[in-house]
Amino acid sequence: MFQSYTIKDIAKALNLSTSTVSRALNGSHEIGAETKKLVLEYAEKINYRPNPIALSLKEQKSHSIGVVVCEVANNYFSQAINGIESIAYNSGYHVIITQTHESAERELANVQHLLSRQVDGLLVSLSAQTVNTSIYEELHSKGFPIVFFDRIAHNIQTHRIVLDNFVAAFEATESLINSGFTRIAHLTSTSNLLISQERFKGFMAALQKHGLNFPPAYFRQCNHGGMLMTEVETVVKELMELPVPPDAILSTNDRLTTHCISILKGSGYKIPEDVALIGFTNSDVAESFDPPLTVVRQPAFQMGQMATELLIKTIESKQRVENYTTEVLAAELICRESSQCISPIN
Amino acid sequence: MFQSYTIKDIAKALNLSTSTVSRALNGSHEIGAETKKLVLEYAEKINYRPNPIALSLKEQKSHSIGVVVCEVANNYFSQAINGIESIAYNSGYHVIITQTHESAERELANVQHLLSRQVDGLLVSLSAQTVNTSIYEELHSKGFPIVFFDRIAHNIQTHRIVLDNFVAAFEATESLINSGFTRIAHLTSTSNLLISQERFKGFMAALQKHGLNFPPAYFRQCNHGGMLMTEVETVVKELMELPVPPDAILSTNDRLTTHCISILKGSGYKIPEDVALIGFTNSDVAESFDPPLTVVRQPAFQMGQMATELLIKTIESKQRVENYTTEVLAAELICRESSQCISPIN
DNA sequence: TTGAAAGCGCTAACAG
DNA sequence: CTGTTAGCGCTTTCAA
Repeated sequence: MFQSYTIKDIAKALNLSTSTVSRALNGSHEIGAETKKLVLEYAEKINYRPNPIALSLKEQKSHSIGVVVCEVANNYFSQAINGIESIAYNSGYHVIITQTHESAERELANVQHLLSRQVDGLLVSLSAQTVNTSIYEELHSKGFPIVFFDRIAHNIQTHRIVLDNFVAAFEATESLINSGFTRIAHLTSTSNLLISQERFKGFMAALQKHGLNFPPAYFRQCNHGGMLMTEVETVVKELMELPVPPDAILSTNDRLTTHCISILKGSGYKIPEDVALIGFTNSDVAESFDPPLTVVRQPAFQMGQMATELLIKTIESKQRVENYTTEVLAAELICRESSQCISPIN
Repeated sequence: MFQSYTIKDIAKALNLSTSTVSRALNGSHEIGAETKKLVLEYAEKINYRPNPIALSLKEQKSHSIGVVVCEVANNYFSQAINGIESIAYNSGYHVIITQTHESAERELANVQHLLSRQVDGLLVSLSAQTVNTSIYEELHSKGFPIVFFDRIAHNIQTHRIVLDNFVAAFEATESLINSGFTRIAHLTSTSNLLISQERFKGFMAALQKHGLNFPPAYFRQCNHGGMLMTEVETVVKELMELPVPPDAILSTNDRLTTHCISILKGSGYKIPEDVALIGFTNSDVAESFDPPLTVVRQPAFQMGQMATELLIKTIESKQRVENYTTEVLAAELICRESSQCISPIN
């Protein structure tokens, strides 16, 4: 089925040995200029393409990298994948994407699948339900290249690309405070995720700086990271039906944010009059929302690119990489009406 | 790096030949029950996994399928990819995704890349700029498995999964007409795409049925399929500055739709008072838009699944497939305020 | 029922 | 500078 030429075909046609052809093709120096030219021209003529599978078998590497994310259909991740691919393809790697759907179980299955596919490295963003990261620890300790991005494992010392979650949440919260909101609720995913913890810390720091009170009831988690609409609905409604409901909400992930606005409106709350909203999301259409949504936007594309660059560098480094970097990127706070921003950046 | 066991290890440990082990593992009949059990148990114990690369080399197939779409960060495609993966993984294939960014050139490069990666088949949705489909013709004529979905090549007889674009556009248009709109503009991508042509036909049929006039100036194309915000902006503004501007717009793809609403609002037009809008889009948040957007939504996930099922069936069929099917799926019209729907389905 | 050996496409050590 | 050969992990004749 759709056969292509092999090195053997060239050898036969040119009356050479396969090794000579191989050398010519690989620009070896121990080869006659004549022969080399001959081979190269012929290869060009028949449009020879080396068989990557044979190469993989030989080199013991697949030239592919595995990606573990919760969902492709998530603005942040689809943009990140865009960045991942842009680098990977230029470096001759291909990308195998797997989705956890926020399940730890599926995450493990995906990693195992990717390993059995002999990926040369892993780009991972943990699922919201993942608590046990021993598979990564084990792999990492064996020297297998892994780069975490966004949702990193705090206990594994490898390359990481993260948002400055603390500052992002701090600034978003402070912007709410500056707009006059004082009863700010915090809507988040599971606290398994380090990003959730950091965002919460940044949030609290802003409240503290401004001497604001934070009733425990204003802290609400969705264990499915927003994948379950009903879960978000319960949480948001309970929040708004509190004796003293919040006058603003900071929502810390994509799904949560989009569900939150839809639920609030569906329940008849006016935004920002009844309750203001700032959300972490990479949606391209937040501007078209009713009201236009103030968002914390991550440099997803760039994060994907950086993660991939680091991963490929690790894969290709001859000696084992020992000094790992943690790149911290800044989020962008885009002020719009949903939070009555004082000084609209955008 | 991260070595796993091979058949040879098992053979050595059990004092058997590799071929015996191979047979045991593959449940061959020409093998002693004792030996078989021994091998199986040992393989289980050491958690043996066959090397898929070696298998690929042997079988001359990679167990991977190539996907060609314009963008991952597009609601329709990210949902379709979701469907693709769900089937592919269950069938032991992995998925390599490539993006054309609506460029014919990149599309060709991607296809070639995928072929050099020895994918066993291709799942493709043409780029908006693709006119020359000879690469697919050639592959198809050689018996290489290809399934088109959504944006199909009209001249290539293979499996296809498409929306009933005519009916979808017809119904959307008729819904506008029923709401009292009479000057309806048609905003579309390049006419290279068959889906664009079909959608336009459906649109025209509805106008005709109701005896409405269609001035040529109401037909506007964006050659970059909505990838260029500026292009959409020019087009939309020109449309609205016509001596007799349209009172409604039907937008026929995802990007176009989301840009359109943002541009209209940015230019101060009220929707639907100044101009109504119905758009093809698979956005999950159309409901949260201002105003809530009436959309034509495609069964993206399902289309991805069906396409993948057909592709895998084609790949695995012993004899060459000759009778190709074209599956036609219905879109869902979700009525909301942007078009003042008479009978809201949703 | 089992083993030996060839071969998938390619590279690389070793000879010459 | 070029050819021979072995080997990557696995399947599959062919012999035994």
